[in-house]
Amino acid sequence: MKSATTSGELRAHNRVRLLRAVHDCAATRTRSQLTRDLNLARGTASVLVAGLAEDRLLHEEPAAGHTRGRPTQVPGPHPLGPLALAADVREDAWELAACELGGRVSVLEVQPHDGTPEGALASLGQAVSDHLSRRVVGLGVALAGPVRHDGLVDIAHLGWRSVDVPRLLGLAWRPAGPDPVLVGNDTGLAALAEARRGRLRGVRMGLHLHVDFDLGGVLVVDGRPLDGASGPGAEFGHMPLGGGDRPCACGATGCWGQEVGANALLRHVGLAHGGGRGRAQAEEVLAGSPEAVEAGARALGRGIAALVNAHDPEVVTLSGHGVALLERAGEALTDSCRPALMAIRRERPPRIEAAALGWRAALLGAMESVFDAFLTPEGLERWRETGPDQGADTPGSRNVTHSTLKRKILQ
Amino acid sequence: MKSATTSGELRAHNRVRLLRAVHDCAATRTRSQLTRDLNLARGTASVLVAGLAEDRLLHEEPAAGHTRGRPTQVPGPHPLGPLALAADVREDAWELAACELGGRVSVLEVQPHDGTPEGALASLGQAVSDHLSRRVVGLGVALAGPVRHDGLVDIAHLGWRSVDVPRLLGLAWRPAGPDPVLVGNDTGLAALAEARRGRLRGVRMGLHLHVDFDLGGVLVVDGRPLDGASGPGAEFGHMPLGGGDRPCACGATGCWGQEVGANALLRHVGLAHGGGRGRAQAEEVLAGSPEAVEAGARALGRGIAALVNAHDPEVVTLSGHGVALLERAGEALTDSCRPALMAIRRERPPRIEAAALGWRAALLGAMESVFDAFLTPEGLERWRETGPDQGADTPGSRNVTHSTLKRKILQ
DNA sequence: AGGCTTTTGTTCACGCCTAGAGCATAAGCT
DNA sequence: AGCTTATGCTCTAGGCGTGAACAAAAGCCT
Repeated sequence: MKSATTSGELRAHNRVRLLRAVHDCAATRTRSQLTRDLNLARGTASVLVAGLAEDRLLHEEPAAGHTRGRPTQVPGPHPLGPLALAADVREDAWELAACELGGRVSVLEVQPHDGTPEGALASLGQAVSDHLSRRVVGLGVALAGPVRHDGLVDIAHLGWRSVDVPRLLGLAWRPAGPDPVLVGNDTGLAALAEARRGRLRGVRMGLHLHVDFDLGGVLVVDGRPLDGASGPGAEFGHMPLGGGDRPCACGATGCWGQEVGANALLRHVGLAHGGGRGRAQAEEVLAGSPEAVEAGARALGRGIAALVNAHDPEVVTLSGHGVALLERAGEALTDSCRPALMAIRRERPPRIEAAALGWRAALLGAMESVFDAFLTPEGLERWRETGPDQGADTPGSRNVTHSTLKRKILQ
Repeated sequence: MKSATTSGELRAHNRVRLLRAVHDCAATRTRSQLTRDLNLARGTASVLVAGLAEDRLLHEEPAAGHTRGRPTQVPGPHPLGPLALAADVREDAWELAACELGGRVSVLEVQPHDGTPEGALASLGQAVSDHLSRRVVGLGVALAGPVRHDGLVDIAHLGWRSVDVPRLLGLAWRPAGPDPVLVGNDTGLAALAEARRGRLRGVRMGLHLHVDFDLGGVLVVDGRPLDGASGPGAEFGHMPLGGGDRPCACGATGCWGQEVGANALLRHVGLAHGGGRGRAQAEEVLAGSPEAVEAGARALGRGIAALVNAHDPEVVTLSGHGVALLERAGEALTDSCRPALMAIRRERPPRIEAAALGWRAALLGAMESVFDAFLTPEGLERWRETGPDQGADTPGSRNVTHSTLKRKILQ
């Protein structure tokens, strides 16, 4: 979080803090609790809440079940407040949802697609257009592949090469400010959601592993998944930690993900694998082939040990098929993990747990990424300018900040 | 950096920003440049500098070589300003230095030791005591092993087990505030120094690898080496990335560091290794045995590829013997690195470079860690209280903040 | 039912902070 | 010597959070 240096930025900063607190607690805390949480004076909180309510960002409702004293209110999302659109594009279908401040999600549409970039993204783009309104402050898209900062995506096992996601979505949507379409890797976004509303909440250093066809993994540091230089990381699956030496579609050999995901399960029982097909069969293997499951769990454990040695996380969370591996072969997992740990890590090894949010995590993470961009002094300022009323859409008035406005008037 | 939320904290915050800027530029920038860098009004800068000068934190000297206009001054360390002590404890000797704001280092003492915790730390503690004064705001100690947050250190190959460094130093030094003795891993501290004054300056995601007897490695994110949950990380050397399967003193097997450091070089030519002995011989091997060097470089390259796949750093910096490996077998290094990269990483692979600060980096990092703790609102407030004058050492007056003082007066 | 207690919201005077304008200063340049 | 340029200093204006006093709205007690 960037910090204020002038008294003017102070106010903006505290507006963000308050809104962030409301969002992070899912609009469950009362105004007086928030005032204490943020170490504000009651008067300051009054002014802040009033201002945010006037800007259609917050709306207070009476709090239920108080015991004594003057009743307090619970600030929550404004009925005309900002909305984040979030999409999860999986190998065979996509899902689109709208989320308000506080994180309440309403699913808008779910549609299967043919696995091609055009097939998947054109229909999604259309659905997004249908739901655009002045209230929408951004779109977050979760994808099962590495995403570069410029929005280009590669999904090796689907044959996506340098796919320009924002372009293929074909949105004619140009609000003020930076690009409102945020594309992210599903594992990284799932980790973000876990960090905000799941098992990694409050964890300073965590490791999140998502097992699907492939294996994705990422460090979560201070509540944020670690990005690489050119884009979100989440590529632990492509380190040689599984003990194998198979060539991987990524171009390297011996990738950990080759030994752990659904593709590995299918391969282990001699079924066809790759290309994002076979989800149902993979689940049969999970349920019916203990050997394949154990092999996957052991490879998972070995790799976890290596990552724990290097990064010393407090918690390791598993999502996707990782949950099943942990439940059905947890002992094999820990048995292969332990001996590969450094002695000093063995004394207090990290907990290995199922993630809290399940398969919905990537979608929630996409939502969080939109609000992360919005809940900043700049984001709130844009919101203020964009819609003082329903119809004040004077072109050219958008990129004018309050201070420039004042300067103009004074001249 | 924590951010201000009240107008009072604003001033403290800006004092820190200004001091930090002076420190980070090594006291080379003029006041007017700093004013622009930090986006301050000239008047604000005036007040800040005057205040800091009065608190014996800054001292202005005329700037050399200006062209036109009123001459400006260069704020630098105050002659009676804070000092950071920094020590680098290596396998066979330690070095103690004093550093002023801006980073100027003067070496105070260098002494060989016998490699035992007591032998190394008692003599160092004595030397530190000899140089303590009211100006000293902290001691940073760099050590060649994993350090837990509680100060306990293990150095497997020297036989150090849960060594309580602060206790063995035996300092009777209790200034106000949190523990003034900061113990850190040498690789992590070297990475910190590179991030502040070396090749990792301004890099958002970097990877620093330090090759000594063992191999240490750590990610540098936004100018800070990544810590683990229980202490500084820097343990990439204990991931199974080198391709071997030897048992390691750490308790695991196949550790990367087994294939890369001085110990690996010695082993490769059939010499005794381990225990922190054989530095001279290792350098002979480096100079005279291209085969051993190439083997080390190849193992280094393989591991770098795995880490680049996972973390996508902008730069990889090498220090210690890593520099020699790069210079003498750079081709072997990159040849073994490239094929192990994911295809998408091959397009724009990170630069692999020698670190800028050489063997001095750990000591500089220890210094930076002390100033990181000092250059905070709390650190500066303590400094203000500790020495309004040379002799105002009233016991009990230490933990009284200005606001409590004021409150007391008003009652 | 009426008064008391408890907790919270509101208002306002106050102190602190930075911005910015105007003026003073100290050089280089013509 | 006078002009230009860049910087430092001083002072006023405006914004912000604090904290105390007061008002409000409930539950609790007699």
